[in-house]
Amino acid sequence: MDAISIIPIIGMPELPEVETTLRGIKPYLLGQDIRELRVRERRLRYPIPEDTEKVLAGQRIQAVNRRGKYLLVKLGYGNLIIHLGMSGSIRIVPSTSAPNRHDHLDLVMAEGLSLRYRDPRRFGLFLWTPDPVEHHPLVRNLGPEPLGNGFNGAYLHELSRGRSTPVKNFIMDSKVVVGVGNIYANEALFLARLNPNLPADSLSHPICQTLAEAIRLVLNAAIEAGGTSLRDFVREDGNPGYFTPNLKIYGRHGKPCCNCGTVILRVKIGQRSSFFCPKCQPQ
DNA sequence: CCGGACGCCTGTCGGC
DNA sequence: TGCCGACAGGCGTCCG
Repeated sequence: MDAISIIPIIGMPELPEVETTLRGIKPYLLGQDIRELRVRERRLRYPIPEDTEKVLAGQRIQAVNRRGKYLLVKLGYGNLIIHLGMSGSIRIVPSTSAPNRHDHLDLVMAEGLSLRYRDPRRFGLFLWTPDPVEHHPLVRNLGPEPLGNGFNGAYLHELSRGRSTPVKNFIMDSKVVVGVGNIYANEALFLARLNPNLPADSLSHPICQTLAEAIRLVLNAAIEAGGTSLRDFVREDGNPGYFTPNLKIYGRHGKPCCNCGTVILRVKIGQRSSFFCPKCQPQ
């Protein structure tokens, strides 16, 4: 593996960004032996336990996967659970490169590259567990993958019966479906032409089908955009670049709707900024 | 069980 | 220029 192949991975972590990160780091991790874990800041969402270094040293990485917004690294003994929180990012860097202020840990591999974890706000997590990862409380109760088989209109319709919560909160609930954060919730609802405040149980079966399809479409488009831009972010300085996904509604309050020209509104729903076109997404 | 509020952190931006 | 509040893409936890 040559030193040029440093890939700064972007970290605007909703599902597409985590998926992009996964695809970027996987080739560099699979089959690698961990030389050591260097922790500079233990205080993430949960403090990194003191014995983590000892447990990880000498282990071989057997698989790297994603579940919702969690990255799961399967080791010879146990698993690593990694979450990027609000501001986390992961890059593969030469083990000799100097960390920046918020680069909280390096997973140093035997062949000269390290996985470097950065997270200014420290809402993310990096935890080792001896158990099968699907047993871990953080992962155990997660809803289906939006891009997998268990997620469709019938599922959304059935689960939403008796739920008065706004549909936007509903689709951002990780017990309902994983990976839909604030940006893509807004985008999917715009695409489905649904007002974010509609009670979840007011949606008919066909509307739920439209919504499920919109969620899949928006996430797939973002993954493709991330995959494309990944090439553009190959740089040697290691600064994580940021690409802007094509957003039609998120952050566009005060601007004209791209469908009809009506001014886009912003409201708070569940303490999160929500954007919608009052004409395309009527109450 | 459900829905809503809160807090964990640092960084940035707009207004005065 | 500096200060101050608002806000930021997540999510576990607590309370009614």
